[in-house]
Amino acid sequence: MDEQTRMLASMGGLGGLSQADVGDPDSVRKQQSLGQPQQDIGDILQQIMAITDESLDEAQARCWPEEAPAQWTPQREGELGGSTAGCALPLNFQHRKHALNCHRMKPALFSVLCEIKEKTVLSIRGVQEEDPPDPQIMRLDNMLLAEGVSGPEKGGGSAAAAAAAAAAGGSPNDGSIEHSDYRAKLAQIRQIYHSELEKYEQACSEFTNHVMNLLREQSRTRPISPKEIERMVAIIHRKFSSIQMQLKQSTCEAVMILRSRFLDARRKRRNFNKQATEVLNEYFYSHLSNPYPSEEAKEELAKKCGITVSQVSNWFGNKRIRYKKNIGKFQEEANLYAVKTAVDAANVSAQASQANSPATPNSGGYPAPCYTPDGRL
DNA sequence: GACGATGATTCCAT
DNA sequence: ATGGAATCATCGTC
Repeated sequence: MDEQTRMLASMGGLGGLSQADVGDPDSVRKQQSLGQPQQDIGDILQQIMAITDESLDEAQARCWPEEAPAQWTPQREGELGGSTAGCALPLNFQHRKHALNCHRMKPALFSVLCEIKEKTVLSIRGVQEEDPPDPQIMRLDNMLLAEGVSGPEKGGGSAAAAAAAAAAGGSPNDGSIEHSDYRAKLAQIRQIYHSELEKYEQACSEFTNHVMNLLREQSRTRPISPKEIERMVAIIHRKFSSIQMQLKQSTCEAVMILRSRFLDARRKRRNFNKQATEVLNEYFYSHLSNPYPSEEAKEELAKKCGITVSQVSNWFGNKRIRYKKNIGKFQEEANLYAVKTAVDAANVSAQASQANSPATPNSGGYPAPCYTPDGRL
């Protein structure tokens, strides 16, 4: 066994190769038994040495003298992935490369080199491969999910939902923020977040594909194992996920700002319209003996006034306390509504008797006033 | 801008 | 959970 063969054997030993790992050892035996000179191995090693003297970068620099390898476009992929026949590589280089590629020993040698490389790389940086999910990114994800920015759209999250919220007039007492503006702004943030995320994902997959193609192409001329490609892809994904985290972070900040703005603005109010106030006052003064509307009555009043049940409760709470505090001040108002209710009742009664109907004066939903001008019932 | 009116919120008692 | 009372914050009018 000559020195080069021993070298090969020792490389196999170094890499801990099994026969299967080397590819097709039978073919090696066959070559030797067929009288192929062992010089073959010597030749191929010499060629490898020669070709590695000339770095790939140099070769590529000659291939694309104007462009840095980092500059890439999806269109470029075809060129990179395809044949390099168009490149003006020196004839000598191309010839040697071709000879190497076609050599019967190439697959076996590449396996050996890949194996060695794999072991070396793994021993250097194979430890922190499987990193656990980042707790910060999980926190951001949870928050975005809770706010309805990521995940399934809440209640349509659309203009329709915003309109519905606006129609309901909001219900600040139930703890949720049902403000149409808030909904609209949140939907806007949601839309921006998703479009940016989509862009990142697209760019990530394009870049990953490009790098994979590049590595596959390069694996013809230098030992690159599939594992190495996987590792590279993982690195790219890590880089992109850090960009994603920035996006998530800024989205969270935007939601926080929006929330605080609307929570501060919760106290902002509009006076109820005249018609709503009239309806509420009518009920109040006609039920002065017991101005505590039932849940059903509150719902009906809310519907009539175009406000929420909570607002009806607030209104009655305020009215009761203010009326009690200063009955004298509300005297005039009370009289006004007593007369108004009496007139309404009379009208209803007249209409009912005209129609020969058994309807009572209370058929409008509210009883006749039981208030007397001296403020007593 | 002052001021009263008014809707909303908070705290407490029941 | 509901209502009373105090208070806050804004609106509307002058």
